[in-house]
Amino acid sequence: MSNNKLTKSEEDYIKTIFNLSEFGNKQVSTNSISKVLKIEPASVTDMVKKLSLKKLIYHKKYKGSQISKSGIKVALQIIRKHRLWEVFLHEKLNFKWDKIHNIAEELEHVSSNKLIDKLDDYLKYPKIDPHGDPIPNKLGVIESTIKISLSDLKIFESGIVSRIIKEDDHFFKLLKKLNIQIGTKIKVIEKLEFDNSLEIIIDNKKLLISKKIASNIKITKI
Amino acid sequence: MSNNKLTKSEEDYIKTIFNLSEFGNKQVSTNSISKVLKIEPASVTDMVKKLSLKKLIYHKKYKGSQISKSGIKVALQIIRKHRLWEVFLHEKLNFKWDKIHNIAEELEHVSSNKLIDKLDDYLKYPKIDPHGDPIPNKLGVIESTIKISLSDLKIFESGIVSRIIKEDDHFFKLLKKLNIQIGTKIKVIEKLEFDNSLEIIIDNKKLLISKKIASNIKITKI
DNA sequence: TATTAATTTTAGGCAAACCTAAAAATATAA
DNA sequence: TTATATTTTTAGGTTTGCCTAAAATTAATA
Ligand SMILES: [Mn+2]
Ligand SMILES: [Mn+2]
Ligand SMILES: [Mn+2]
Ligand SMILES: [Mn+2]
Repeated sequence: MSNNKLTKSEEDYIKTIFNLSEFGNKQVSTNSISKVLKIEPASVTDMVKKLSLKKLIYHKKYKGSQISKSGIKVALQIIRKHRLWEVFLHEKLNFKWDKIHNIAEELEHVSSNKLIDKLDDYLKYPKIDPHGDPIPNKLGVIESTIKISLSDLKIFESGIVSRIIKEDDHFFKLLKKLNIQIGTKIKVIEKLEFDNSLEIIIDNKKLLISKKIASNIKITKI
Repeated sequence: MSNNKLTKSEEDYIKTIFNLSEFGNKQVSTNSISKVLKIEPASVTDMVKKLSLKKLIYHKKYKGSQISKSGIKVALQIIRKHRLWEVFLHEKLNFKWDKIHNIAEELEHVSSNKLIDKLDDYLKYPKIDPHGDPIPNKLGVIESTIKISLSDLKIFESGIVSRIIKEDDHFFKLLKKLNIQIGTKIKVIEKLEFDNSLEIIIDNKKLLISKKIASNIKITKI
């Protein structure tokens, strides 16, 4: 369809619109894009018109933007690049979890497709990035797994930690102390009525975590 | 000195001016920059003025541009990034020799210094890139080795191949057939008067190469 | 429902990085 | 040394991606 290479800005917009749209289903407001990208609404309107001309989104005045089929395709490729670079930064260069996003935000715009395929190969085709987010394959296909909040897990159910919501140093340190990280297996054995704290098991050890902590951890049921 | 981050364009200009200046000594003409970057001379004049305001070069109207101390500093860091990425592309991702330059041309502009230092560490502090060009260290210091053309080597002198001048597929294939690549040790045993062909030894095997071939190979004397 | 508030768009502008055409300066050749 | 050619700069213009201020539209509230 669209043959012209996109600019860094256009790519960031498309990625943002895709992320806000919940897999292309929802209309995305000008204001919400503005907030994520920290660009004034008036400028967002400009860009949204341009992307609309390129058929990457549909935009109805005053009504919002909806990402198109080809827009989704583009977005998934950028997300693929972003997450593969994150894996590289984390696993090969030993960057900490919370330092990789901004660098990947730049690397994702390096244009060579050959590069990203070779990187994928080099990293042995990882399925998730260091934050637990799934990595689309070359064709843009995401192996879908349903994630729910740890706090929504029922008694005696188990899951694998796959996403940390709150990205902040204090919280990361707390999780480290509790031995919780992406990939950790957790089983819920009790929910306290008193304050909704959860009693869980990690590595055969019982521990108690507050509802607030639990609600900031997403898991994949097993 | 200058604290503002440079744009991709500014970085490419600085790098080009440095490369054309023979380590900062020569004045660089507007036209020569124009030719390397494939940007019209009028545009080069614009940029040269801007870089001059930022004290990265000195520019005298109609006389040419000379890179400044701080300009050299900047240039060496970009070159460091470029060459380290080339090593990564070649050694880790198995890109062929002649495919890495254009990709590195983009990667060199990713801004994180932490990233490049970690990459350097990951690659075990390489001293030369896949083309045989030296890689400046974190401080911008280049370990200098004198390179001469293979055709200038005298009889019974030896050297290590450290640079291929002509970058073209035919020539690369020819070199491969001759078992010549960066790092190959070569000894000259005869220079034919007839056409200046060289008789050389590689891996204890004698072979004959034309002057034209020899003059496209740079070596470090040993 | 009428006002007020919030959202979105239009209008006009600006900086970066390029362009073409023409003028000015310098270099080369007759 | 004058005429011609080459190089470089100036002048004016375009596109991209942003901005502010004000107008238009839609949503919320009294
Ligand atoms: Mn980005
Ligand atoms: Mn991520
Ligand atoms: Mn470059
Ligand atoms: Mn190189």
